[in-house]
Amino acid sequence: MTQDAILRALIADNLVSDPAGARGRLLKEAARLFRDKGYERTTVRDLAAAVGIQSGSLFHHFRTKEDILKAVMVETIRLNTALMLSAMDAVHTPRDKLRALIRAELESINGQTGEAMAVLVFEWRSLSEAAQTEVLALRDIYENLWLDVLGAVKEDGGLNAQPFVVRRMLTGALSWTVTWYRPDGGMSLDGLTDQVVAMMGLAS
Amino acid sequence: MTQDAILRALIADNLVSDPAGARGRLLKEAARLFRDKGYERTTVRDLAAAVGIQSGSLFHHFRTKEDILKAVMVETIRLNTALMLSAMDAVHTPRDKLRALIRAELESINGQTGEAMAVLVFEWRSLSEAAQTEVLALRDIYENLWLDVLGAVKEDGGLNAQPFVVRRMLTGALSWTVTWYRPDGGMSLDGLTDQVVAMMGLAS
DNA sequence: CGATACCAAGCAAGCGCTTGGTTTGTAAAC
DNA sequence: GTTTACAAACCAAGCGCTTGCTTGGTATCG
Repeated sequence: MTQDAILRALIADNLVSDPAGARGRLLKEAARLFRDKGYERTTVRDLAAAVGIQSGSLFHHFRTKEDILKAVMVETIRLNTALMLSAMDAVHTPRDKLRALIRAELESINGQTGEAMAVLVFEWRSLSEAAQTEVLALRDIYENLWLDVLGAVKEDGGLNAQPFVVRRMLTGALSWTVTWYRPDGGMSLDGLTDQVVAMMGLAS
Repeated sequence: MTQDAILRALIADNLVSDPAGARGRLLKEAARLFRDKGYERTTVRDLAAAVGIQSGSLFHHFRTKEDILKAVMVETIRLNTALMLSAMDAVHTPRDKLRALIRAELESINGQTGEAMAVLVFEWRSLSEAAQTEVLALRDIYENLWLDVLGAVKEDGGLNAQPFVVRRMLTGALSWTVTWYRPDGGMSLDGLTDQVVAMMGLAS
C-alpha cells in the first residue's frame, strides 16, 4: 500500500479527518501554529483566523481548545502507526526492520506530519492528565513494535544495550532532529537514517 | 575542584546567583515551576507565592517575567559549562573524554540542575528571539567541546557517523532522559552512561 | 537618612468560551 | 420542480476572568 492509500483508508474509517474538509484543514493549521508558537501562546483567535472564520465558530467543531490539541495528537498517532506497520511488512530481517522503523519515524518527524509530531513531543504537558492517559494508550502498539524489533536485533548480536533504554534514547534523538534537520539541506532522509545506523555501530 | 567549589567560584564572580539569597531561591523555584507546568502556564503569582512574596514584588528583582526565564537558562549554562570543563580535565583519552561528557550531561539533566536543564530544552521557544541569540552564544563553548572530542573519537576509529550529527542525536537522546529516567530507580547514573556508550558500540 | 525589599490595590489588555441569531446546503413533501 | 423543513456552519457581540505589570506607600536595616 502506498502512503496515500493508507491515509485514504483511515479517512474512510473515520479515524483521521480529511485534510480537504473543514475539520482536517483546521487540524493542519492548528498543528502548524502549535509547533511554531506553542499551544499556550496560540489563541483561539489565531486558530480561527488561520482557517478564515470567527473565533466563536471554532466551538461548533470542537468543544474546547484542548480538544483541538488532543485531536491533532490522536490523528497523528493513528496515521503514523499505520505507516509504520506498513513499512515493517516490506522487510524481513531484524536489522532491516530496525532501519525501517528509524527511517519511518524520521519521515514522520520531518515529512508531511512533522508539524503534528513536533506538537506531540513538545506540547505533551499542555494536555490534561485525563487526555494524556487516553493518548498514551494509543502509543502502546507503536512502542511495542519497537521493543520487539530491538529485542530481535539484540538476540542477533547487533546491540549491547537494553532495548527499552535504546528505544527511549532513539525517541529523544529522532524527535530532536525536528529542531535542526532540514530535508532540503545537504542530507537526504536516507542519509540521515544511515547516520543513525552508523552511530549505533550497525553499518549496513 | 569539587562541584561545590566550582559553584562557589561562580557565585563569587557573580556569574550565578547564590541559592541561599532571594534571587537564587526565586530562580530555583522558577525552574521547578517552569518545568512542571511550562513557562506560559506559570503565572507571576505562582512564582511569587513559591517564595512567599506578593506578585508585584517580583518586579523589584526582575524587569519582566521573561527575564526570569532567561536568567534560569543563562545561569544553568554557565554552571554546566564549568562543570563539564572540570570533568574533562580528569581524563585523557578521547573515549574517556566522551564518556566523561556523556556522564556530565546526564548529571546536569538528572541531578541538581535538572529542573533548569529541562526548562532549557522545553521552554526554548518561549524566549524572545533577541534573548535566544544571547543564550545561544553561551552554548558555543559547550558545543565545540563536544565536537572536538567526537572528532578525536572518530579519528580513533570508534565512530562511523559524522560528529556534528552524533552530537545532535546525543543532545536529543540525553535531554529526553528527563522524561523517563529516575535516579532513584533501578539504574544508577553510571549505569545509564554505560548504556549510552554500549548503544554506540563503544564498550569500555 | 537613604537605599533595599516588600505590600496592597488595581489597571488595561487579552484570554477561552457563550449567546442569540443568520446563512447555507440538502433532501423530503407536495 | 418548486416549496418547505431542518440541521449544520457560521457571524457579531461580548461576558467573566486571568494575565503581566504599575503605582504609591511602608517597613527594615546598615
